[in-house]
Order: sequence, then structure tokens, then C-alpha cells
Amino acid sequence: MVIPDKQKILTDFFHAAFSVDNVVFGFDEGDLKILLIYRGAEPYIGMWALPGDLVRLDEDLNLAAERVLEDLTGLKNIFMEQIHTFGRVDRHPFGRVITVAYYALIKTENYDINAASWAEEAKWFSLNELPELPFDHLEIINFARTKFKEKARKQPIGFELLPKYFTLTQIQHLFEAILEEKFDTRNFRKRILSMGFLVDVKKTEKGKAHRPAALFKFDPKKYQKLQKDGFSFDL
Amino acid sequence: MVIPDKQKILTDFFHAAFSVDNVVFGFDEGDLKILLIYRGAEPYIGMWALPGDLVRLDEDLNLAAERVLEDLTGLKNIFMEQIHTFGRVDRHPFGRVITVAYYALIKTENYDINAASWAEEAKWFSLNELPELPFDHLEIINFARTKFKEKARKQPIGFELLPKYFTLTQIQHLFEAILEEKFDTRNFRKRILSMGFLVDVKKTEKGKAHRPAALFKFDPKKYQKLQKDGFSFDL
DNA sequence: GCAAAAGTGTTAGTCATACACCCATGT
DNA sequence: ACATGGGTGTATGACTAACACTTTTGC
Repeated sequence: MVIPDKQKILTDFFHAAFSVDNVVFGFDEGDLKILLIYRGAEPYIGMWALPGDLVRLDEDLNLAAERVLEDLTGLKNIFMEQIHTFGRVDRHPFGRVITVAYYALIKTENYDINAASWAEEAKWFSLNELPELPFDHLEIINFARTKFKEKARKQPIGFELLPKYFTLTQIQHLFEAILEEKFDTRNFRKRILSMGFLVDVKKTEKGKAHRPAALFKFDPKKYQKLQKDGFSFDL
Repeated sequence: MVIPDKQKILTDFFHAAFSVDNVVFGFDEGDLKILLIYRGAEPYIGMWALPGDLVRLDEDLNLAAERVLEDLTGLKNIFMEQIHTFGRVDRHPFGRVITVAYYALIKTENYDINAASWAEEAKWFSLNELPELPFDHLEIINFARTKFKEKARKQPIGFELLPKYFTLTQIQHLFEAILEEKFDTRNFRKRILSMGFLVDVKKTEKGKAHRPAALFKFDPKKYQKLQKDGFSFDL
């Protein structure tokens, strides 16, 4: 095997760039949504696309993804997970750019679409009403959808999409949307309550023209304790 | 928001490189092993490390991972899956290099350690007897271990590590090694046979000083049919 | 004939599923 | 008083877990 020297390596290889792209999920009107931005710069100016950016040479990869998300939403400490890296040779017109994709879960109630650097150019889209997308963004979204679904089934990350207090019906509809599956109400309630990490906050919804629903919250401490004792979430 | 022009983007960002690294699992002597190579080039010359390489600017990312694996083993069509991308700023001494990690499963019987470009410098290591490793390779191996374990529980990829024909005891020991969990022999056999994708090839092992075991093979066609009918593997 | 691993069934308990009616509120 | 979604219990079948002895071969 030929052993190349450092100088040759630098000339031959160090001319690529890499980016991060975020698939931001929200839950609204009983439906899963994702956040797209209207591109104001080349390439693909004028198209709706995933929020993303090139990573600076001195910037940590995961922190770059967090930066993009914070610029977009004004929110910190958002649930976020790396999905996959996409590396087709011709995926970017400017040169060789591979992109590392992440998905993030945000509570739509907390998200002020105007408090962000990218303000007016952000919009929620239902997954079945996506516009035409640039790059390989559609493929990325499909990957994100699958990964989120798998993860949501075995870890209680779905609650990241709900407000602090929520009703059992909201949880059920949320999981039905994520998992694309219907549940029997009685069985679902028994199951989720018997897991032991939901706390009845002894309040009720108000102003609805029907019996008011009890409000619950997710208790992360209880969940961690359960986990330590061998429990594992599974829907 | 400032809109940078193309020229500025090229100067500011296109000076990174990226690599692929493979965590190659094998199963031998009832134990999970991984393949490391002895580095013959800088940086970290003289250390045992994951087989990997820089990706050429005109080379597809996944194909680069396959190239590395084929150079190493002489084998094609190996099960392989992307794990995660590691992007700490200072992870490579030559400059900004992010690495995309993969894991691969090979049948040790097929692997001729001499038929490869990297011949004498490759060696199997047990997971609990790893040498000191360069870069973030230990972190990568731990990621690979976790991901493989999770995947092996819900898809029958474990069979990629076994010879074409194998005994039920071999499967059991394999899954005990992968999942780090003991199984009851009678229950395990019932379970795995009732899944319906194993075929008794009507041969027996020979030359052992005890009752010879029946040999089975994994039937991918049967598995696919079962999948289509809604079956899902789960151990 | 002995050592060594292969092979085999039953039972009890737990868990998942299916299913229909009354309740509390707003208008 | 009616419309709307919230809230609740039981019975049956399916699956899981626990457990010990006999068989076949090589030496």
C-alpha cells in the first residue's frame, strides 16, 4: 500500500464542506407538522427548504445544529437527535457538501414564529402537503419520519411535542399521529397511566362545550426512576 | 440576515475533509469480535485503529465505506449500516475532518485475513480486550455496539455473522453474545423455530464427541414473505 | 460405560384485546 | 334538553416463563 504524505492529503482531500439540516416536528390541530423556511439565498433561492446551514471550520457539528435551531426558533434546550448523513457526490451545486441531518421536537405553543432571525420566512407544513423541495430534502424528511416513529415507540419523547399540561385524549391523538395507528381509548389510558410517569395535576380544561378533561404532566424524575428499575417504555 | 455570495462561501467553508470508519463485527469462539488494523501511516502511526479512510471529493459516501471494507476483507455484498457522524472540531490533527461511522457484519469463515490489501496488519479483538485507540474510535465502537444490539433485537441481521449452515445452539450463543442476556434453551428454540424462517437442511454436524446437532439455514425469502404478512422479528 | 452437548412438553400466570354505556359541561 | 367529547370495567384468549430428564455420539 502506498503511504501518502501529509501535504498530498491536504491538497487532495481538504476541499469539501459540510452542513447540518434540521427536520423540526411540531404537533398542532391533531396533526404532525414540520417547519420549512423560504430560501433567501442561492442555491435554490425562492424554494421552501429544511432549515440548515454550512458548518464553520471551527464549529462543533452538534453545536452547529443547535445554532441553526436556536436562530430559527429562539428556543434553547430543545430535544434533538442526529438521524443520518447524506453524501451523494452531486447533491450540492457549489461543490462537495455532505449534510448531517437532525430532527428536533418542539412545543408549538412555545414557538413564537416572529422571535427568530428568520422570522417571516418560516412556516409549518403538514407532512402530506409538502411543497417541492431542493437538494435531497425530501429523502431527509422521510428518514426523519421513520427514525422518529421508531424512537417514539420505545422512548417517551413524544411528550416533547405537547404543552406542559395535557389531557389523555391529547396524548392519544399525538401517538396516533406519530405511529399512524389507532388505539382503543380504554386500553390506551390504562396502559399509559399504568406506566407510572404521568401525574394528575388536579386541574381541568375549561371553556369546552363538553365535560372538562383532567390535566396531566410528564414527570421525568419518575420516568428515570422507573428506567433504573428495569422498566422500558413501549407502545 | 446577511446573504453571503458564492465566492465568500467557497473561501470560508470548503476546506474540510471527511472520512468513513468501519466497525466490523465477527463472531468466533462464542464471542463478538471486531476487526482493527495496525496503522502504517500518520497520524497515529503504529496504533491499532478502526479501518477507515478519507473520502475522495468525487466519491459517494456509502461507496467509500464499501471500498474500505472490500479492500480490507476482499468481500463484497456485506451487510453494512451507517451509525452516526462524529464532528468534534479537534478530532483530527491534520485539520477539520468529520467522520461518518458504519458497522458491518461478516462471516468469519469467509474472511481470509490474507486476501486483502491490508493483509498482515488486520487482527480480531474481543470487545473487552481492546487496545488503546486513536481519534474518537473508542466512542465510535461503543456507539456501534449499542446500535447493533438494538437493531439485532428487532431484525434478524444476526444471521449475517453465522456460517451458511448452523445449529440452534450456535444461534442461541450468538444472540446471547449480541444481547448480553441468557436464554432458556427450550423456550429459545420454540421461539426461533416458530418464527418460521429457519429451514432444517437435514444434515448434522460431524466429529463432535457428543450427539450431533441438526443444521439449519436462514431463508430470506420466507422472512420477506412473513414480513409482508405483518410479522416482525423480536427477541 | 461415561462424558458432553442435543433435544424435547407441560403448566401456571400474566398480559393484551375486545367491547358499550354513563358523565359533566356549554349552549 | 341536547350535543359533545370525557371517562370507566370485565371477561376471554394469547403469549411468556419456569422447569428436568432422555438421547446420541466419540472416546
